[in-house]
Amino acid sequence: MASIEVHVNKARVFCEKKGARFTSLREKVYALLLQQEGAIGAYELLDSLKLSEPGAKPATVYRTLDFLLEFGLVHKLESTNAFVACHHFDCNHPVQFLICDSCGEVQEIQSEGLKETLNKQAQSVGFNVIKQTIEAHGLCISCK
Amino acid sequence: MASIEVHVNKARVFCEKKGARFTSLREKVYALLLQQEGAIGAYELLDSLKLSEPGAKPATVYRTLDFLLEFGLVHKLESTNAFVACHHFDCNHPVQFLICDSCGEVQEIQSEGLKETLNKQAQSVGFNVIKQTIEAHGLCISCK
DNA sequence: GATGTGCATGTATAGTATTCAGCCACAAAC
DNA sequence: GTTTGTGGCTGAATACTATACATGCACATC
Repeated sequence: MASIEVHVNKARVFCEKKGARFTSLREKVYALLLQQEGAIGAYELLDSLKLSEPGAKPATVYRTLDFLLEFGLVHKLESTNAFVACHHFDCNHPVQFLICDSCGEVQEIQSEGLKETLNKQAQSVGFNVIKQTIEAHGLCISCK
Repeated sequence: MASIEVHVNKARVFCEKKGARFTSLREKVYALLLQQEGAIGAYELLDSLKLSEPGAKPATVYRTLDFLLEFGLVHKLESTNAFVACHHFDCNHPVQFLICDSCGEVQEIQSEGLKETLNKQAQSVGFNVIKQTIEAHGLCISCK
């Protein structure tokens, strides 16, 4: 597994290529998320961030997360209100999550088939999909 | 479309068959959800409930919703933190939602195929799915 | 140097959800 | 017919999640 630094550098290049600034705050938050096993809530993230940024407030974290979400560097798990770093933001992939309710591990999968199936179902009733949320809860291979 | 009363009665019979009490509070909350176009947040629901139950508190609503969720009479939309009545709780169906970001309409679909596709994807990495959350945001047929 | 834009700060507040202690009604057990 | 257990309800407090809005700062451009 590649080190955190490698991903952070990749993210910086990615942002700069898009004309966005990968500020120190954004870098720190992204690095914290990469360090994390599984997903982490915004306020837990805030607590970690405060170690290096004592003045950080909820708005600080949410603004930073908004940026990271917009550029696909981070995903939000809607079913747990938690955030998880994305390791391959540069391929424009569909995203689905497998969330282990026992150990908290979050596995990201990219199934075009799943995306297509949902799109087709939606189209069959005239619905035009813009964004999908697909999350499965259950037990990962090491917990079951 | 069948009247609300019909659904409420069906729900009562369903609960009693399972040995659960369909109390007046539960009935009222379920009826309020049935009346609703689309989904509704817990606190908005609380405001409606207060018209007939002035003493209702957040805990009142959440306890009642927990009951309704457990018996499948109601679903929670994780991506909007809102709740929506289920009209066919007695068939043990998979559930997916199409949520119109323009008019707020929520359409429930039951695609075995979608469920199976996700299960297969999960199994291929050794993950055992217990509960799925599948929600699509976009534009419904009348809004696009 | 003036100005515009994007980023950050600070404070407050809104919105969502749970905890915990105690009360009441009903039914089964004695 | 009292006791006891269970499920449901109330009440108050609090925790957790997220946004709004006003202001300030830094840098690039003109």
